[in-house]
Amino acid sequence: MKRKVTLKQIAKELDVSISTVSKSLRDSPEISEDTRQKVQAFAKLYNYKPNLIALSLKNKKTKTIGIIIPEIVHHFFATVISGIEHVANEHGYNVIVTLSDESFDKEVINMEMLANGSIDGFIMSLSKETQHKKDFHHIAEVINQGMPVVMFDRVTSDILCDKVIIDDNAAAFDAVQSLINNDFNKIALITTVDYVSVGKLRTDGYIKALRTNDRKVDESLILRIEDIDNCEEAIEKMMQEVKPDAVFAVNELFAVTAIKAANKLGQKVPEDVSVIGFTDGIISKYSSPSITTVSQNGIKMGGKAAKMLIDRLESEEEDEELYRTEVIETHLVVRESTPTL
Amino acid sequence: MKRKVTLKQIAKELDVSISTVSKSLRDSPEISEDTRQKVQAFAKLYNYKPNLIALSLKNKKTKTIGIIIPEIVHHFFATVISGIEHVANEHGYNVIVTLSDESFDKEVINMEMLANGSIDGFIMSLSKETQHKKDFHHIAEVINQGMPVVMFDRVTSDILCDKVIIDDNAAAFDAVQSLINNDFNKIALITTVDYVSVGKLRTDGYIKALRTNDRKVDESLILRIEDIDNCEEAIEKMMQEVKPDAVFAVNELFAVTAIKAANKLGQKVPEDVSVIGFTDGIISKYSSPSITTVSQNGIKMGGKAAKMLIDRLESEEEDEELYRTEVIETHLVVRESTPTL
DNA sequence: TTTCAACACGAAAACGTTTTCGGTGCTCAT
DNA sequence: ATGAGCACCGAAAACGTTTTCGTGTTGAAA
Repeated sequence: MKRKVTLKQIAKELDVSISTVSKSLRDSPEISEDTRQKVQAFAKLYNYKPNLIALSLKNKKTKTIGIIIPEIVHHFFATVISGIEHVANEHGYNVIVTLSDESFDKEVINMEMLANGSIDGFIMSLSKETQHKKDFHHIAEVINQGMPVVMFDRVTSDILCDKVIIDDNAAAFDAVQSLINNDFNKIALITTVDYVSVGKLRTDGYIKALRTNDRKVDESLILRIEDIDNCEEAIEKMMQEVKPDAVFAVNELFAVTAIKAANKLGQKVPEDVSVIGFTDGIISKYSSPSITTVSQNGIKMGGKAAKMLIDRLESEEEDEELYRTEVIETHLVVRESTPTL
Repeated sequence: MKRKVTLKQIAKELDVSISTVSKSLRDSPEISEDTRQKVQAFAKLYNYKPNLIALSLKNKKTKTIGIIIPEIVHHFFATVISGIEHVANEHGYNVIVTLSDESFDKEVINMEMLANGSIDGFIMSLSKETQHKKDFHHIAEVINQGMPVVMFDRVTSDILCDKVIIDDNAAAFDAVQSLINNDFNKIALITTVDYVSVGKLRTDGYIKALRTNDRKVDESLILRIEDIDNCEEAIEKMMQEVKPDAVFAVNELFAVTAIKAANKLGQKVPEDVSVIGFTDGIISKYSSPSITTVSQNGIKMGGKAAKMLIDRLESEEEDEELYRTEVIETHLVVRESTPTL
C-alpha cells in the first residue's frame, strides 16, 4: 500500500527544498530547466497530486457547492441536482448534497454544518416546514457571513439572494386557460396546502384563469391535500361528488391518482374527464394514458442556479447587492390525458 | 458582514494564547475555571465554529463520503443516495455526489478528483462503459492507497472490496418460477445487453428457471435491448411476433413499455398477457395497471453500504483483508399486471 | 529557607500547500 | 578588483486547528 506522496517527501528524496518542488511543478521561471524536469519526472512517477484539503485551507476556497433540498427521491429534485452537477463539474466544482427531509431543523443543521468552511456557496430549495414557519434566520446568517446563496423553486421573498424559479402562476394560468378554451366547464383543482409556495402560486394561477374568463370559482372543485402519501381517498371522494370534466393537478402524483380514481369510478380519460398535471416527470410519461403536463425543466433550472452561483463566486469580489431572479420558461406537453389542446 | 471568527481572533481579543482558547473550548482540565468560562462565553457570543477544512487537514479525516454513480435521474439510484445520506448523517458524515453518466472517463476523473484528500472513502456503482471495458485500475489504485471502497449493485469480482448487492440471479429465478407455477407457457424476457452485470445475472436467472422446469429456452422470446431510450419499437415487434402470455422485464421501464405495446396490439394486461418488472420504483406503482415487480430496496442498500464503509473507516486501522459482500433480500410485490401469484 | 508538586498557561510543531522575500554564487562590465 | 545584475534556490509565513512539551508561579511539605 503506497500512501499518497507529498511535496515534502519529494523534496526529501530529491534533496531540494519544498519550495523548489512546488515551483517546479507549477512551471515557475525561477527554476532551472534541469531541476524542473527532474522534479516533474519524479512527481509523475510517483503520481503526485496536490492535496485538495490543504489547497482549500490555503486558498480559502473549496471549489465545492453545497446543495440542500427537501428530498432526493423525487424526480424533479433529482433532475435539478443533475443539472447542477454537470455545470459545476464543467467549472471544476464538486457538489455536496444534503437532505432536509422537509424538516426545518435538519435544514438548519445541514446549513450550519456546511457553512463552516466545507463549501463556497449554497444552492437550496426550502423545506415545507421552513416555508410554514417562515423562519429564515439561518439563511440570512450565512449570507451575512459573505457566503453566496442561490434559491430555486421553493423560494421566499424574505431573503435577498439570487433565485431561479419558474413562473408557476403563469404556467398554471396557461394550462387552465387551455382547458377553458376547449370548453371544459367543471375544472377541478387538486393542489397542496397554501404554505407551500409553489402550490399557492399554481392555485392562484388557476383562480386567475377562471376569473379572467368570468367563471365563478367553486370551492367544492378545489381540493387541498395535506398529506401527499394518503391522497387517494380524498381525490376519489372529490371526483365522485363533483364529477368534474377536467382536472388540473399541481403535481404529477395528484394527476396520476386522479386518473386512477376516474378509472375506478368508471370514467374514461380523456373521454369523460381530461387531466393536466404539473412537473414533467417519469410518471406522466409512462402512465397509461400518458399525462399532459406543464413541463418544468429541472436540468435547466439546476444548471442555471449553478451558473449563477459560480459567476458570483468568481466575480472579482463583492460587486453585488444586485441580486437576480431568473425565470425558467415552461410549456405544455400534450399527451393522451387530454384532447389535443 | 461579519466574517467567521477564528481561534486566533478570540485569542487576540481576550489576550491569551491560541492554545488556551482551543483548550478552553474543548473543556481541557489544564485550564482554570475562570478563563474557560470567559473564553466559552466569548466564543458563544461570536458564534465560533471550528473550521472543518482545517480540522480535516490536521486529522487527515474529512468526515465525507464520496459517491460515484452512473446517473441520478433514476429512481433506484436516487433511493440509494437517500439511504446513504441518512446513515452517513447519523454518523456525522457528509456525502459528495458525482455522476459518471455511464462514461468510463468521467468515472476515472471523478474518482481521481475526490481521491486527493476530499473524502475518506468511496461508495460506487460501476458505469456501463467501465463494465464493458473491464478496466478497473482506477479503483484498484485508490484501494491501494488505503482508501476504502464499497461497491453496490453494479459490482465486479475483479476488485476486492466490500460490496452490497441483491441476488439478481435468484430474484429473477423466483419471479420466473412463479410465472411457471401459474401455468404460463410463453414467457418472454426483455433484458439488457450482457455486459451490464445485473442484466446478465437476471437473464441467467430466467434461463435457469426455465431449465429447472424442463422448459426449453426459446431465443425468439428473449429480447436484448441496447439503447434504452429507443426500446418501444423492438418491444412492440417482439410482442407482436411471438405473442407471449407473460413477460419478465429486467427493469420497470421495459415492463411499462411492454404493457403499452400490449395495449397497442389490443391485448389486455393481465388478462391476455402478464407482466413482471424489476426494481420497485415510481413507474410500477403508478402505472395503470400497476406493475408486479421484484422489489429492490435502494434505501436499505444505500444504508448498508454506508454502514459498511463507516465501520471500516472507524475500525481501529487495518484489521482488514476480510471483505464482505452483503446481499439485500428481494421479494415480489404483486400488483395488477399479473394474477395473484 | 529550600524543594517539589500542582496548576495555569504559552510556544511550537504538525497537517500540505503557495508565495514572498531573501539569500547565494556566478558572470560581466568597469 | 569591485560592483551590478542575474539565475537559481531556500527559509519562512500563512491558512486554522490540536496537541505535546515546556515554563513560570504558587503553595505546602521538608
